[in-house]
Amino acid sequence: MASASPAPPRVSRRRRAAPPPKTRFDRRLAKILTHATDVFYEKGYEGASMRDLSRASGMSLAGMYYYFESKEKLLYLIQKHTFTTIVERLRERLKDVTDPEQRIRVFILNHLEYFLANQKAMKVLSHEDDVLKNSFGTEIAAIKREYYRICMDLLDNLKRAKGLEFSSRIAVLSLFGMMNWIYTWYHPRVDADAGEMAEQMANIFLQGVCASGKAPKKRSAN
Amino acid sequence: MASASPAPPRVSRRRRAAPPPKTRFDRRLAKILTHATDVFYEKGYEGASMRDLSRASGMSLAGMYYYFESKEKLLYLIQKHTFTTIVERLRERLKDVTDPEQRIRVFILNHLEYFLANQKAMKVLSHEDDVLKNSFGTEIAAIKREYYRICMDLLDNLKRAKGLEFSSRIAVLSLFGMMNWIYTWYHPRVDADAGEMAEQMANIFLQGVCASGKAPKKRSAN
DNA sequence: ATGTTTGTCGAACGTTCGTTCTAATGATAG
DNA sequence: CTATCATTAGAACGAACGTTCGACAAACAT
Repeated sequence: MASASPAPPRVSRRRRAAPPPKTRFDRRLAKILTHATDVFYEKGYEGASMRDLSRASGMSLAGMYYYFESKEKLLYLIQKHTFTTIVERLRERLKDVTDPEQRIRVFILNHLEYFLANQKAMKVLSHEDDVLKNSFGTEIAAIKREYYRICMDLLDNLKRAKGLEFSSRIAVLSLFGMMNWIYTWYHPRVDADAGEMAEQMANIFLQGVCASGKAPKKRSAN
Repeated sequence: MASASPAPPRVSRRRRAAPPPKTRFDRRLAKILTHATDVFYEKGYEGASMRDLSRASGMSLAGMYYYFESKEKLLYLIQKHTFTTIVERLRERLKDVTDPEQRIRVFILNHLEYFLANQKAMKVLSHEDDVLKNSFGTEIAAIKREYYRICMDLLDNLKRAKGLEFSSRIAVLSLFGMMNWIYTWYHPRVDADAGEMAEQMANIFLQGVCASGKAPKKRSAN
């Protein structure tokens, strides 16, 4: 039974502001997170031992616990940082675009660019989706829901603009499937870069939903 | 270094024919496989202990080893049976259909029907994709490649029939992504049944690839 | 110098892991 | 009734697990 709050007098993190102030502590922690991501990527969360992780960081097993309090928290930090970053960048990019179709293309491009540039972290985020429980799990789930919501709104805008009608839920989740499945097959030597990949997937998806959901005229299934 | 063949004098399986002859041994093993699938589904392969698995089967820990020689073999048996069955059923269904587009629809329907009817087994197959090593791993990988090949051929036929041009690799893997991602979000209470799901995904995918890959000549399709 | 904080480590904690040994059951056949 | 063999379980194996402890060096302020 791990206690949630009663007795953590050991570690004193002197910085808790939102923007990371680049202290020595933070820099070292970031290094550990990077190396841990590599190990989780290759062996999975359950399959990776704390000894594996410490070896990858060039630090002693006990030394790791100065930077975080449990293996679970380590996974949480990786997932939170990865997910937060991709949402941030998306918001930034969406500012410049107003056309509904283009906004979806921006969404796909942003997702795939980040996915392929940070393939290991994104696999850890996608593959170890439901291992975090309690507060850690709910926090990651909240970011996920937010990200999902953004995509859903983008798609609803397209539907309104073009007068289409189809299930947004299935469309969005199909799109996520297309994009996230990439971690199981993408090889940089064989496959095109993120830009081209995004265009091809966007073409399939956009033409797909546009053609399959013609609303007011004619009698077609929906 | 697990020995592949030298010294297994302990277990004597008196039946080794391809069609399962329903001996008591086979029936009991099948039960164990079913229960093990449930546990793997919920805790993952690494996260599930042999003690969890034995508890789920209502059998003692040691008793399990009478039916299979290792935890790895257990996962192998589950994956092999699941994958073999879905390929079998697909081959059966494809016999009746000749139209290239309809054949792809059959592929999607078969995949989703089996996926949703055997959601747990299919998650274990999809999620624990790269945990099996050595001969077990290569054998499962071979079935996977065969399945992939079938879909690829189906798509190439469509391309030839309709004079389309696009990357079959990306299209096929996008389709697999769409379909396999289902295990992360599908809820029978909320979402439609396999038939409707297959139709919607097939619409998106087929309209997508048909519209996005217009051949050298022609301007106005449909 | 001195004392405090910050960072690191070897060694060990108790627990659980996958697997095996051994012996005892239950059933079946001579 | 007894010999045989499939089937089960109790107890234990050594190894690995996540985590903690106490000691100890740098780093830094006073």
